[in-house]
Amino acid sequence: MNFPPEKYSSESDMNLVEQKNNSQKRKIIKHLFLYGAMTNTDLGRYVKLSTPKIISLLNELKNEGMIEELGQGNSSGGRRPNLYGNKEDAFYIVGISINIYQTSVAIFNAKNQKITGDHILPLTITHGISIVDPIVQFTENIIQEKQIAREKILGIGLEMPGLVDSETGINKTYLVSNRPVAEVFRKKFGMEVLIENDAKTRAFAELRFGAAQLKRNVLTVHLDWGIGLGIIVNGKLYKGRDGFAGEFGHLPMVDNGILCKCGKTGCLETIASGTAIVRMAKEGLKEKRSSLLGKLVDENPEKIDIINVVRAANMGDQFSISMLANVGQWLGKGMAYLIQIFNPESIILGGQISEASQFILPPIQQAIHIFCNPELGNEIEIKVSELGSQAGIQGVAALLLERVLDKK
Amino acid sequence: MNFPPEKYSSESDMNLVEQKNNSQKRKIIKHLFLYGAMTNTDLGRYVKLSTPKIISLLNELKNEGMIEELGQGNSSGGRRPNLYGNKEDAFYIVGISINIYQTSVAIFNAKNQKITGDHILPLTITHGISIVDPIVQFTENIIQEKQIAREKILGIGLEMPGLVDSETGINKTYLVSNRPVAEVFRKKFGMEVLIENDAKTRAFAELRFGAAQLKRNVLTVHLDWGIGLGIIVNGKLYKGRDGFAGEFGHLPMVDNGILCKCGKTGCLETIASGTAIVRMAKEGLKEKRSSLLGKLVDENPEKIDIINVVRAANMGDQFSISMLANVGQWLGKGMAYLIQIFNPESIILGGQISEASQFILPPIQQAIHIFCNPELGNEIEIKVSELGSQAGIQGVAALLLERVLDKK
DNA sequence: ATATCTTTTTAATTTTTTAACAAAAGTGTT
DNA sequence: AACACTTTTGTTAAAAAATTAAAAAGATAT
Repeated sequence: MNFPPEKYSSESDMNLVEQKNNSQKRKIIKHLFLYGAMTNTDLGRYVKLSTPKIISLLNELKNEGMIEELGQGNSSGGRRPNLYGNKEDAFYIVGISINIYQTSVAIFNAKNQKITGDHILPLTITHGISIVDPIVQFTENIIQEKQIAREKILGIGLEMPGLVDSETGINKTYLVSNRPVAEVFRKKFGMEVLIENDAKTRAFAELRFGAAQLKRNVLTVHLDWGIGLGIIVNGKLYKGRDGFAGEFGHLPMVDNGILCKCGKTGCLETIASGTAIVRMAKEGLKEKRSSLLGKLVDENPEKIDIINVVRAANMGDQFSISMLANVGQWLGKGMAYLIQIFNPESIILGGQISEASQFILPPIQQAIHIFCNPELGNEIEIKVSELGSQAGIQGVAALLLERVLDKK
Repeated sequence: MNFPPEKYSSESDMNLVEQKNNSQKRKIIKHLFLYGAMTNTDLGRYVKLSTPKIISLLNELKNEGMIEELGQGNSSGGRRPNLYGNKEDAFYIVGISINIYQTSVAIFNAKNQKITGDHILPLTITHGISIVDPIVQFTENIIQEKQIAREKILGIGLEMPGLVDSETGINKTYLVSNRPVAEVFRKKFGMEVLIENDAKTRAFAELRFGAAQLKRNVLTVHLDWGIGLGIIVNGKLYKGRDGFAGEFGHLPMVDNGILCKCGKTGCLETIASGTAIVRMAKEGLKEKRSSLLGKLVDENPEKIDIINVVRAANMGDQFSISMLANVGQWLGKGMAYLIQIFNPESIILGGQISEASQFILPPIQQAIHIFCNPELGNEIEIKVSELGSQAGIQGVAALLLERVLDKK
């Protein structure tokens, strides 16, 4: 049990110096996790300490089995520096992604390498708190299979849709019960559990590993069944008072619009989300407005999902393309709001729909030009995410790491 | 010239210890400026140093003439602590507020006390760069009158409306010239000049001296001729990539709406700002829809301004009250957008129109209930600013102080 | 092979903290 | 009201820690 998270956790009976040392060690481990092997000098730039001090910390960490020397780096004409990196088995993090219709689990080692294959459990989130036990069982099996010592697991990061307050561990939308869902998981797993909203974990993944890496003010829009907004301001993930910031999909966009699942009418989500596309596609199919899309789903409207529409569009289906263009226009108008409010460096578009970026980006750009002040709208960079479907799970794992390691 | 800003400025030929010392001294001065007299222990909590070290820094600052002992504070049963505070004449900051129709100047001492009366110069900002010389002259006269040594002036903070980039010192909307307007002022004054957008300086004033003091996520809405939004996230003022964040007044709210001065149509500002109120009031006056408002302006529509309308409303004028209610509804819808995006702790309403808060707050609340997710909208606190008209000038002065003192 | 450039190591110096003690002021008991 | 007790602050000296500076070691270029 005398493992880093415990050992380096802030204890009140520590003196100032010990606290500082441990905080610096945690910083080093975090840095090596996120950015890989580094030299003493690189780390010095980051933790602002003199060479002798860093070397002494690195030696302590080496003796504790946390890090190892990894040969020598390059020099531009001088002695070659030693490289230090986390030891693969120094610790592990478990990432769990609960989506509407399935749950994925992955385990990462101390080098931020995913050491598991694809583990997917089909489960419907609307079934509520009853899906907790299967998820725990599924995860425990993977941990056992990989023969990872429990005390080497830093904790479990869990991303899910809905109004998630990571401080209290409550999800107000899904998996609602009389106790905070994070606590339910914590009890069952017997270890640290962090829950976070999926749009935010993906934004965090972009910030640490993706297109937002060197930027300070970036928005990420995740398009799947709903519309998720991730906000990065001043180089940090923004969550708001309760963690509910980013309810972009429920901005009222249309007067007397369609009823949204949130109870209001005319939300952006009713006209520019995966749900909206499927609704429009079903209507179109009934009216026989597309033969290609119909074929893809065997003429069964219930089989329509975002991927079918994206595929049909990519195959040249006019009806699907026009639906995507329509979604793009509305989304672009919404983005114009965001750009004027945030003046971000870029907006990163993610989710299944982004595979149709050729159809959706032009109308977005057009709407931005129409609705945005040119000083703000002309310079904005709209990109498609390069992180794959694992972004969320990677993000929530990193988020957990930072939460554990940033304590105090 | 060996005055604090110079003396404590980060010089590359300083060693680490000296740099750290100076940075800590700057922190102390900043803290004493913002929060007044403090004890050694209070400061220790803030700069995280041991008592002997802080005492030694305080003694150095005392010898340098920056701070002084101010007798003793209270104790809950023990030796009474020494109080330390900035010396009034340690340094001065000049604050200038350029509004649409007038410019105000004030000087603050090192205790953040305003040492000048009300100095107001009627000047129209749309006259462009030609107003710079009169402003400089006006300010220099006040400095001379107060007999303040130039080298004791930390710098000049300048707030103004428009798209202001405080990094480059450029205002894209007003006072446009071939050189950054901040540089023009800097040259003429021969000292540090910071320019910032007025909505942001007011938000900063709320953060440091007003209702946002102990909060982390707050929005401020300033209502005068336009609508200004100030954004405080994670306890910091947010500015966006170019400093243009917060263009709330130009969100497109109405399809086929009135032409806005920004070139687009249907902006929030066309229906919910001082400009909009005056336009509506003029139309109403022509149609003889209000006798009270007419009397207040001697039946001359050109004399209508926000204050007249607010006064008429407070005197019971139905027409003025209904205009304010209308503005409140639109503003409330706009705020619903902001609340869903930011999930803030509170929204602080400022500007002349807030004197009519009894007429404008209820429709705002109503609109929030209609357009906002109840989880976000029900708990939001909408307050009227308690800082007076000097908030902006105080804010920009504090902003300049922090910019100078936070360097490195 | 020599000069140059970098990183690492070592030792000396400086800085900061810890901890013990002294001083000052309030609290409570007799 | 005098006295001891407690609490908090301030001072000092010893101990610990971190930095600086100098030297050594390792690598590259001329």
